[in-house]
Amino acid sequence: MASRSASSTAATSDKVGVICRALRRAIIEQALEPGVKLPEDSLGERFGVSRTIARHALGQLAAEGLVELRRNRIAVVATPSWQEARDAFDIRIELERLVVRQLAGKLTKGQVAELNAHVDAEDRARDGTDAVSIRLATEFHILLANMTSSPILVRYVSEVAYRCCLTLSLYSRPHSSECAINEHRAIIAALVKGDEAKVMGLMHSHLDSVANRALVAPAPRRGRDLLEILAPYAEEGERGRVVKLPKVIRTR
Amino acid sequence: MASRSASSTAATSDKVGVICRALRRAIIEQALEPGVKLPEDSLGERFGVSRTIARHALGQLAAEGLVELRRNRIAVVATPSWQEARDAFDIRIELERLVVRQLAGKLTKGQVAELNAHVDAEDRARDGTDAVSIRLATEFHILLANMTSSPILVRYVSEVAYRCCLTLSLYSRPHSSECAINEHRAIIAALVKGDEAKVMGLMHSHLDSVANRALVAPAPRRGRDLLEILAPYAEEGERGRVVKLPKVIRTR
DNA sequence: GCCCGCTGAACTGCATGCAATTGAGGCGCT
DNA sequence: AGCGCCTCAATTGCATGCAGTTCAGCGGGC
Repeated sequence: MASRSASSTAATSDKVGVICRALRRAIIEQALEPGVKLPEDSLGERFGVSRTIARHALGQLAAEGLVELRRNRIAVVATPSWQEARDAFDIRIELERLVVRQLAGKLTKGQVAELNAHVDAEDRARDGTDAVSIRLATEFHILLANMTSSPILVRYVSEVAYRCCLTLSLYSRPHSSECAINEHRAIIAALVKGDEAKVMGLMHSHLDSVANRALVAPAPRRGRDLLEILAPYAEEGERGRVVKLPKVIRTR
Repeated sequence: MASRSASSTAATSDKVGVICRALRRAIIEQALEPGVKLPEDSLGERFGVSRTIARHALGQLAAEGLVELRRNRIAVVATPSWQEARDAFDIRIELERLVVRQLAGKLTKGQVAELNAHVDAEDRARDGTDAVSIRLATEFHILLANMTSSPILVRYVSEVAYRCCLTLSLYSRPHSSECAINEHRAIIAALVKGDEAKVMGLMHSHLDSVANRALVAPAPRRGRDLLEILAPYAEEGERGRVVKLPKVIRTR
């Protein structure tokens, strides 16, 4: 797999990265729900690349825990167990405490503005779908991690945050994540003030309450058509020839 | 990349996993030093597989941060910067505190025996090469992580520990890691006693001192022949046909 | 003698082809 | 009708081939 530079799947114009990002986003927005099948050729066709590339992308996502790969079987969107979800949140708490510890009192004006703008966007998205709210909330944390400019930390926080996000789509009841916005604002304020202990505590309880609100009970899911689902995710750089979508495959 | 089940590169008999494990071990034992080139075909030939598979393995290792992949360029063993090394240790400290917190007072007799046996092995390896000592020390921490039976935690701890290990080969002076053995024993003792706070503190200072002992100054490295270096790492399951080693390629 | 541009071998990026595996539907048996 | 076997289409595992990129080494100009 391949060809994303060391840290996250970043370098534009490598096709593996494009597919990874598209699928990642589709997964965390719950367009692709846990258990949905991801056949290599359908993916390849959808993105206008060969199976080889689709395969690389799936491998990458499997390494991140978003996709499950079993030998000789069709890849599926991962279905983390309740325990794994809990573990992921525990790890996330520690990592994000590290993030805010490094950031406390060190944010530039521009960074603060960026964070505020993001939270404003979260606010505006309240009217929209649940999935978008969840994605934005997750991205707030990733934005924060990015400001540490520690590539390793960024990668781990992103990964575990995406995993948690996936989890939410499995176990949380609808509309349970809205109140988090105020907590985000409080974290920004504490970061600006520079009180390390305070902000670490805030982050800890924020994530803890998200986890507790979320991890309640599983719910069954309906199947949908893969190619159709992916439609809004295929652009990303406008590679022009995102080809036909030929046969329609009922997945799952 | 592919075909290792969700967590670490595990399932035996998938060729990608075999290569990953071999390279990982070669890297952390410093047989493959940072900067050494890893051409896909040489790897493939060495392990008796096609470039495709070698490529998958490299991708996997790149995702773990052990290998650097630049588009259209030969992959090389990663050369983490001093700052990245420091970051990796910071993350590692938090993660391993989580490990011992979960483990304190919960180890079975069998697990304690296993840990003691491992430390004994570390002791015996004192006479051997530096590289083996470092590998064993790293594996102690991974062994510990495994006992949490949290796949996610295991994966992250392993990854970051390997990274730190790689770092040591770049920045540490020789024979700086020996005294860690006693600290390992102390950690086991505290885990058995079940004092969470104590063992978290021990682990913290242990890793902190390893980091501080280690991160001193870079040193230049000599080049060696890739195929020759890999010889001792090629077995792993005895796939019989690990083929010829035809042309000899000076790497680096 | 030194620097720069050129050329070809080495290598990667990607697609495709073939063999092996899987599992879903159909058929017969009870 | 219900149950199990068998067959075949769908799909993965892997190797190989071709095109494009990189780089090392060489030759010419200054």
